[in-house]
Amino acid sequence: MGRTENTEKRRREILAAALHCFDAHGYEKTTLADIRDGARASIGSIYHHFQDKEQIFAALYLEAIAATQAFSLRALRRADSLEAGVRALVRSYLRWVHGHRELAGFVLTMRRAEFMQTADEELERMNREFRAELDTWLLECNSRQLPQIPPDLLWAVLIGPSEEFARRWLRGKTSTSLRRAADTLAEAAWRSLNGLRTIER
Amino acid sequence: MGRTENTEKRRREILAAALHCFDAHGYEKTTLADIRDGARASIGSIYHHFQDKEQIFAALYLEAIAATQAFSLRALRRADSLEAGVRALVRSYLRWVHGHRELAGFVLTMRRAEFMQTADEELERMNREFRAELDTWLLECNSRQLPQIPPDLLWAVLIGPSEEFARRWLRGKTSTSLRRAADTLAEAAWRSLNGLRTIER
DNA sequence: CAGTAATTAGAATATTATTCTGGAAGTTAG
DNA sequence: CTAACTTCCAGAATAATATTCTAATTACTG
Repeated sequence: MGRTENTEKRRREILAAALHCFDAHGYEKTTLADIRDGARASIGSIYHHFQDKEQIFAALYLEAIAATQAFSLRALRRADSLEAGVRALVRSYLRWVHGHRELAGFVLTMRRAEFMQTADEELERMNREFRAELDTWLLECNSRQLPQIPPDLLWAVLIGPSEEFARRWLRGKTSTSLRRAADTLAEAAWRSLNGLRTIER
Repeated sequence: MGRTENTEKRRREILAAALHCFDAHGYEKTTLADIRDGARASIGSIYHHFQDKEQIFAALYLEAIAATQAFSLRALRRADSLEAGVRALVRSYLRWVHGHRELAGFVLTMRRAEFMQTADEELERMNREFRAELDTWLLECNSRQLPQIPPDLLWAVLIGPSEEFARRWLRGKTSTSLRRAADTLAEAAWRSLNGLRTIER
């Protein structure tokens, strides 16, 4: 095994251990010793791969955001109408949450990345790009009625409820199953959009 | 001035200083020295009033949640129909965010309270109570068509988009003003609810 | 006023993140 | 193959910061 694969492997081990700890006890309460033990690494090794504890966090956070965005865009692109896209978006988001609980819980409860200079810039870039893609899709999807709504509001309306619900679901604090919730949330998302003022084209 | 007022005053000073620091730099980066300086207190004094740094956080968090919930319920009770209630809820939430940016930003970005045993129990109690009130209101409001939706989903659908938008707005990352957003968000909330299956009564 | 409990201050301690130093392991040039 | 070199790893030393402790001060109580 070459060096690059090995180093990447070690990096992943550290990230995985960190994610697990963060998810279980939160950022504050996980010590570097915890991460070291979880990854069977050493302090030196951790600091060789990451600048500091915060950078470990940032790496995970950005990775999680990238994953949801990629997932979302894929769902949209497969759809062939505005309505199908909206419904697919909500469903695929919830499916992602279901399949990646730790990462999802992590990104939903720990918004601290916003306080990190470096991560924030990268995050902003990713968001900008994502919103642009979202906009492009909207324009290209074969709907004659486009909702008259800026992208940031659009995103909030479409995904906000699912995020809020997922946050509670992940902590086992909901009575409704994710699957049943998906029906309602997809329907609600479509309705809320559908009701808004539109532009003919 | 009696002792009780004084002690309460000092407690508030510490909380205010902590809130300010947390909001500006996040929980991690604010040191107790920062809080001490901001509150013109001493370490000893802080530890006399609060068990530890986390309890300061918890106190603020619970306070913020209580405030939004009280605010929301007041808005609902003033309304005389389902539609009016839903719209008032969204608007009053955004008004609260507008008027209490630090507290709102704090509670929206720092969900770490979920990792704190003590706060979590209290939080759960508050949420349960709040959802019950929400349910009561729904039943009592003079609408013949009740949406068929469990309370946790209902809440997510109604307020999720506003929270998501507010998070970005508070960081100055939105192009839309809060005021204009309120129109759209209120409309969207109502539409999404309105579209769902209902129960006659 | 004497006595008591609450409050404050800041030094001492403990915990944990980060840095540093030395060496092992892999890589490349000759 | 080996010397020079670079990356990677380990754990001790250090630094930053939360927490505890001790003593002093302040407000109340009888």
